Amino acid sequence: MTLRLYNTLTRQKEDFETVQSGKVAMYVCGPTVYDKAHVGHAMSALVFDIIRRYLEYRKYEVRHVMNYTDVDDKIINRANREGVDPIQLAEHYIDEFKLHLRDLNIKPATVYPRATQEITQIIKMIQELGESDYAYAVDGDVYFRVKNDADYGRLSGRKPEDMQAGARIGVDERKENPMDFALWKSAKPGEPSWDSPWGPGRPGWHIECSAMNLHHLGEQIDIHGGGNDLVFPHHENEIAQTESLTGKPFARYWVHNGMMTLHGEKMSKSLGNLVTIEDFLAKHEGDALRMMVLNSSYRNPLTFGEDVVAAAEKGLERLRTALRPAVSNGQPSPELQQQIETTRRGFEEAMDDDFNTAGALGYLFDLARVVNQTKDAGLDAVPGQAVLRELMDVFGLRPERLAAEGEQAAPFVDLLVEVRRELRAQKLWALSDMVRNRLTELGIVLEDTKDGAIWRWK
RNA sequence: GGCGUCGUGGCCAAGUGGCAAGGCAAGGGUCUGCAAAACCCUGAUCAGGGGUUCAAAUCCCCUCGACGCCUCCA
Repeated sequence: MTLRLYNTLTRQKEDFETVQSGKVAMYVCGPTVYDKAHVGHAMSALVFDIIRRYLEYRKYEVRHVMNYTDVDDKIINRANREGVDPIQLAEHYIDEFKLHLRDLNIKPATVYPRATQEITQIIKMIQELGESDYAYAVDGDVYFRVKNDADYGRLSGRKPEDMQAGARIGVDERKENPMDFALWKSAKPGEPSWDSPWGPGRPGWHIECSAMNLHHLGEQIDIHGGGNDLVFPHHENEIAQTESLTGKPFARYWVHNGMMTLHGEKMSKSLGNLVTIEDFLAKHEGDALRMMVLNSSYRNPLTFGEDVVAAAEKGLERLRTALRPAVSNGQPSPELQQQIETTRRGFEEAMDDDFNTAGALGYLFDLARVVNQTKDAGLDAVPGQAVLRELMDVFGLRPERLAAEGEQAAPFVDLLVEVRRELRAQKLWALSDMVRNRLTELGIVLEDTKDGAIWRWK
């Protein structure tokens, strides 16, 4: 079976072939850290975490790079408004984002480069672009000369001629061409800056990603990812810079996730319609958001809403319930064995088709049902539970709710459950129910099964 | 205006030429001391119109509607 994925560059699904056999170099654009991150940012990180996990399931060795843009206009503006140091402001939000990644069960990237830590590489790259006439300096700023890049616009499917008409923002008069974009920006007094051949300044937004790619992954990478709002101009410009310099195709596959929407519109700061990751995680566990992502296709917009979150949580609970209890005292079940094969085949076929997680998830639910049937029949459900657990892990779903504070209460709960078992044996229903009700009030769900009572945190 | 995506049962959402997955919600039933969970049963002809085809949600055209990018943005 061949893995196929949709390439924004060609607008079609293509067979996945890596530069180096068995290895994947993947670069994903991370956030600009000037404010709290919202669930849309989390969605993007989750999408590429799931892709990474599946590639690893398919035995690829993945080198995963995710950057932080830690110096730019927004960061500087915000820092000025709050009267703090821009670098420290960025540092703060990076720390916060890292905690979110952990809570969302996102596997750590191989490297987390930052613009401010790649200044040397960035300057070197701009110099080389200047030497080959792809860049020009004006008053301490350096711009990329778009007209010298013959196939500019390839990724986003637009022609420089078409775009001129649409240019609305006040054009910088010093640019040779309105399409040209900044590689290096001269610093105003008080702004963070680094010395360069063009005077003190800082890198433009696009060049940092080109430089970090070159530095950490090389001239040619396999997957370059990010939100589809980055297709133009960010990724277009990255291609222009990198390919103009190396003369080689930059990324083989450009993969873009759709936007998270709230009330029918893209979640974004400017519209004020956003839910921060912090707020989300205060009310829900990270896996709930992951379920929402899994239940849709990554290239389409994802609807956010409390009803959708609730449905995701219930579905997650269903998968987890099938995992417990694991009782292996029964006879093997041929039906389950068959379902296991169907599940694995279906799961891989779906995922091989441009990471169709929603389709693959359907097979997991099918397996869960057969596992439950097997349990009801008193047969051995463990083989099915093992596969379910394994594939949930490929999705990054935890087999049980993450331990919360106070979970060290477990031995005491066990004790109460044990006492209650005795009460039930003596048919003291009122007392027995009281124990269960009181535990429910404390956030513990207790269920009586054939094999005794099981409990879990709600 | 240019480029692009999308419109499937109450909600979320797969499927993209051959009798419409799955989850959530809802209703009925089984099991259970009760409850919960689980299991069983029940529902859509795929925005609208036209065309191609033996056959279309799936291909082509038109209409309507929603959204994204074209400016910082995951």
